[in-house]
Amino acid sequence: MSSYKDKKVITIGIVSELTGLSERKIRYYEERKLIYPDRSKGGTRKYSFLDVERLLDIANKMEDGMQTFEIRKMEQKQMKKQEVRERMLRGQLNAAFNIRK
Amino acid sequence: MSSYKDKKVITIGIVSELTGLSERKIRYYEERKLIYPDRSKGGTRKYSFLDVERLLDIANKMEDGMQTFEIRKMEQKQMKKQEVRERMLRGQLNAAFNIRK
DNA sequence: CGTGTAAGGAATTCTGACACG
DNA sequence: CGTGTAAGGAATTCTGACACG
Repeated sequence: MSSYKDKKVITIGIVSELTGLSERKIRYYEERKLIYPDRSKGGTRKYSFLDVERLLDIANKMEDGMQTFEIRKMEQKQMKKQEVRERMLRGQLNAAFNIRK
Repeated sequence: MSSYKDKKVITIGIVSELTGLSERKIRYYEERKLIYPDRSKGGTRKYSFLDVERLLDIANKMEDGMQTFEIRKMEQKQMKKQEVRERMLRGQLNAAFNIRK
C-alpha cells in the first residue's frame, strides 16, 4: 500500500533542489492548500517523492498562468471524477456478480 | 535505472527514526565503510531508502554479534558472487546467440 | 496574488574528543 | 571495538513582516 514514494522524509532544502522551486514558493503552496507536508517534532517540514511530483505539476500550471485557487479546484474535480469512476466500476461489478456488502 | 529508492535525500535524523539506530551508530558505520551517504554543500549527510535498508541489514548482523569488518567482507563476497553470476550469464548468452561486442 | 528578502530564533547536524570496556 | 555523551560551532529551517505590483 504505502511505498517509498509516499513516505514523508525529505526536508524543504532538498525538495527545493529536486524541483527547482524556491523554499518560499514551496511554503506558499502549502499556505494555499496545494500541498501537505508532515512535520518533525521540532517543526521542520517533511515531504514525500509524491509531494515532489505534485510540486512539479503545480509549477507547470503556474507557468501556464493558472492561479493557486484554480489549481486547487482542478484537483478537487479530478478527485471527484475519480470517485465517480470508482463508484460506477463498483456498481458494475456488483451487478455482474450480484454481490451484496 | 535510478529510482526513488536510490536518491540520496534523507537527513540523518529521519534515517535514525526509520531505522531505530542512533545517529552515532549511523555515522560510525560510515566510518567503517559500510555505508556511503552523499553530502550537501554545507556538509549534512543525505541517505537513500536503499541506505536505510542496508542499515537495517547491518543492524541485524550487529545484533548477531558480527563485527563491522566482517560485515564489510561479507558484502564484498556478495559482490564477487554477483559479478561471477553476471559474467557466466553473459557468457552463456553470447554462446547461445553468438554475439560479439 | 505570488514571490523575494532581511531578521531573529530555534531545530538539526557536524566534528573531535573523552569515557567505558 | 562499538557506542554514549557533552561541547562548540555551523548549516538548515521556521515564522511573521515588509515590499512590489
